[in-house]
Amino acid sequence: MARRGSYAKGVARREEILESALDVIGRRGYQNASLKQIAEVVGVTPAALLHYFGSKEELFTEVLRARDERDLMAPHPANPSDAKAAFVDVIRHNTEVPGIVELFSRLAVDAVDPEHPAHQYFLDRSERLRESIADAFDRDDRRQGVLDPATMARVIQAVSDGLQIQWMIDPTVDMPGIIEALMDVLYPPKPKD
Amino acid sequence: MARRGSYAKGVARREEILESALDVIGRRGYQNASLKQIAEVVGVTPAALLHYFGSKEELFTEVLRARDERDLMAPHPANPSDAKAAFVDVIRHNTEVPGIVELFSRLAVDAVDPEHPAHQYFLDRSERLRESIADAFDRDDRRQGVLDPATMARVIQAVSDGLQIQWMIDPTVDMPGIIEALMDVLYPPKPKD
DNA sequence: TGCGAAAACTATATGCGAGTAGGTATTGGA
DNA sequence: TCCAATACCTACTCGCATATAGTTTTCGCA
Repeated sequence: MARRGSYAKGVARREEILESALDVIGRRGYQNASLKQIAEVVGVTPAALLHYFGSKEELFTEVLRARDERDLMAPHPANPSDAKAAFVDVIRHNTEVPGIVELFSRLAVDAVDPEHPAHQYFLDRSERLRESIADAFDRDDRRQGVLDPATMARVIQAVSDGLQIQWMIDPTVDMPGIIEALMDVLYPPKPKD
Repeated sequence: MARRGSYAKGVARREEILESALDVIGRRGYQNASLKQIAEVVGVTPAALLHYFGSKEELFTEVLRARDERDLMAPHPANPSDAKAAFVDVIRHNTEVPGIVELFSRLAVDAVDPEHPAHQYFLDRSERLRESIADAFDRDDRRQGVLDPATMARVIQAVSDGLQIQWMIDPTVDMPGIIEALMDVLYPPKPKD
């Protein structure tokens, strides 16, 4: 019963592992990101990683989760009509962190298995994201979108995920440009009232 | 120089392997679809699979390729304005073959690595598909879409891929419905001339 | 018709991967 | 200062893809 928390060293190490994992994925690709590779960068044995995270899958899930939490701190789209621009900016930002994009896409398909530790994570995150999209575009007092908010959110989310895969295979794909073009159609700029 | 082709038994076996591979993925999931599992279904050793296909990755790439070829035989969208309905039908059909959808998505992210045997396959297939989409909607004499054909094709392709992932994680997602709604916006029905 | 080379395999081995079990060393609250 | 929990490491296991070296089967051709 005498449960004690992590020691100072432990929380630091844990953080270090999360960073190194992302780092290794970024430079060697997900395929080559074995526990051994990551452990080497950190300077420990693979067993150490398993000590903090129960499995490789859980480790990677945590990497994504940690990223999400940091992004939540980021400046939120205060003004409603900036939602479009803000979203395009997120996509543009993803362009600069291929490691996370690869991890995200990879884990998303792995998480198809309901037993996968990231399964619930993706369900939750997906719902939150869509709510947030729907809200942002709904709240705008000016004009309604062409689709109902729920469908709109689904489409935007799907096209984002899909474009990321396209882009990883062919980096010349202009993610932000396409997203912006689509949004301009689905949610036309303010009418010249 | 005395190059001889495959024997009759060989081509049959090859076909059998392709089918069994898809079958195993369908019932056990991609993760558990090891060479051993597939080989057992076929009634041979894993080495036999490697004899026909150089590697596991190539085998799965061939499964997809074989599927594509069969689909090419399918009734082509003769009338141009039926393109929309035809495409929605394809999506609806995918709903009934989760194995292929999973294989496709999984391989797509693996193929991010330029060394992956499916890398070129996805580049080519993607281009062909987009050309075909752009063509179909361009050829229609009636009305133009709201986006230029190239962007339009990208969006449709991306939303299809993205929706498949969403759907695999959460099977309640209505793929055909969303695709149709989006298409109605991007490419409105004929004007009432 | 039957020879022989190529195809179609099997048996076996290698090496790498995640994960387990059980230990030892270190930390830090009472 | 003590000592239990934490933070590891070593030494495994087991399944995987794949390489190698055979052995058996097929079938074009003389």
